[in-house]
Amino acid sequence: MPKNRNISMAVIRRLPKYNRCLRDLLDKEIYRISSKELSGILGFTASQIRQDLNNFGGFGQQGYGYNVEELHHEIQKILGLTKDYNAVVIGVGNLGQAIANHTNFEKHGFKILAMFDINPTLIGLQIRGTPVYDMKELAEFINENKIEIGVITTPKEVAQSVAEELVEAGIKGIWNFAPVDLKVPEDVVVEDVHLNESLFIMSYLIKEQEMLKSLGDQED
Amino acid sequence: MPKNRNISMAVIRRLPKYNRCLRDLLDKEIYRISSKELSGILGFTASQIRQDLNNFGGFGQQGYGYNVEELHHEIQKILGLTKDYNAVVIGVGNLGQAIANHTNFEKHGFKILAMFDINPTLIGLQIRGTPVYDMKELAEFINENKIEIGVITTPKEVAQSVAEELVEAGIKGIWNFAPVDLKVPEDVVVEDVHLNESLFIMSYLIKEQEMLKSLGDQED
DNA sequence: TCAGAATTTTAAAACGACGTGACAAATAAT
DNA sequence: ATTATTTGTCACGTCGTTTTAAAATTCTGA
Repeated sequence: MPKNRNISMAVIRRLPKYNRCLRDLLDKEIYRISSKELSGILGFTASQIRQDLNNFGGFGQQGYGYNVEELHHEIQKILGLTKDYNAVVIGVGNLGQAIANHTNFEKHGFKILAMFDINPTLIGLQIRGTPVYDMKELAEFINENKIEIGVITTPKEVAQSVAEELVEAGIKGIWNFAPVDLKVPEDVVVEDVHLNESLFIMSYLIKEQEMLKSLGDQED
Repeated sequence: MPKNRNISMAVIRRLPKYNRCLRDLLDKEIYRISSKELSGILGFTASQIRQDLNNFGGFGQQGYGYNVEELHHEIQKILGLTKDYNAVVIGVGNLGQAIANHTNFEKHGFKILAMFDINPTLIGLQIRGTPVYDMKELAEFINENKIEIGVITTPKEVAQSVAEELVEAGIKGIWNFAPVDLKVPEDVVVEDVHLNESLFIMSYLIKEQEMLKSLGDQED
């Protein structure tokens, strides 16, 4: 029975980690686990794990721990992974194609039904089974095929206007790979994958590590 | 003059946003900005922006604000973007190819010199200018070409062993796209891009949004 | 089978990190 | 010279994590 009293984003961002960890455990045919053992695997404190899980209900049992199968199922439910999602990709560049062809997403219930672009040489093609349509057909396709998720892999210059088209067509979530902060109504979910930012942060951390190292050398 | 007293990760993750924002301002030929104006653009509070920037030095001037050009340059320095990085991609799948071909990274000083795989049909090919070599040559290539960054786009099963090879060869940072938590020595930087997790979080948020909406309908 | 010890979760309290608000000091504008 | 603007900084409040104490269950050995 979910308690569901305003879960913080910090907790939500850990849920997929729990999910993956539990699936790995099932693969290894481990059917019972304590927060302490999970802590060893995940690197979070046992206490945090217990508190995280307790946000959604008392899935554990004192003196026993957690039933892996049950907990995995619960987290799948919490994450909304027990249903399928239909998606489209906007922008048939390298990244767009890679995502459309990435079979892994389909395994988890995310089906990419079509790609859209404005480039006439691409429109009409099938890229490994996924058709490429004209942007003009986007709204109609979304409505007719119950598309819930739009993936934006366009150049940054057009990302906002694409987002607006998607919103207009009634999309529920936008998976945004363009390096811009999209402005959408608050009932539309945006999840950003900012590769540049990720790379820059790595750059910072490498630089910092170098500094630490050269400092250590001096002090020896 | 950087103060650099243990900057928190929360601050670091905002730095690329400042960087992008400032570049956009320069494009618009805006050379002066206050924290209040930045706040309007970025959505952070003016107070947070001032405090963030102050971690690294007093870049602003009272009564005036910040010089966009200077601030941009400072943040580039902080992020370590004033130098170039050599990188290799391990795993010539859809994603690996997309990243190797993504010209955007090169613009920011990240040069992908080669890709590596174990698939004999790929080895020896050039994929849009980037050569594909045998994994056996990885360590040698890293040493000879001063490679600092390794990008892992392999299947998850081999990601850890690839990481170990990279570490052994003296890599400084790993940009990891495989859905595993890599174990590396603490002087090696790992920056994860977990696409599955990002997608699952979106799934959660969509589900939650739907719940909110149906709740709202009832209460009307 | 039963009692006691060990394990482990739950819940609450303490602690710490982070973000916000307020104010003094400095500069710019008039 | 005076007023308006704006940063730098510190104090406070909020949010997130860790510690602690209590309760429930399992495990052990006779």
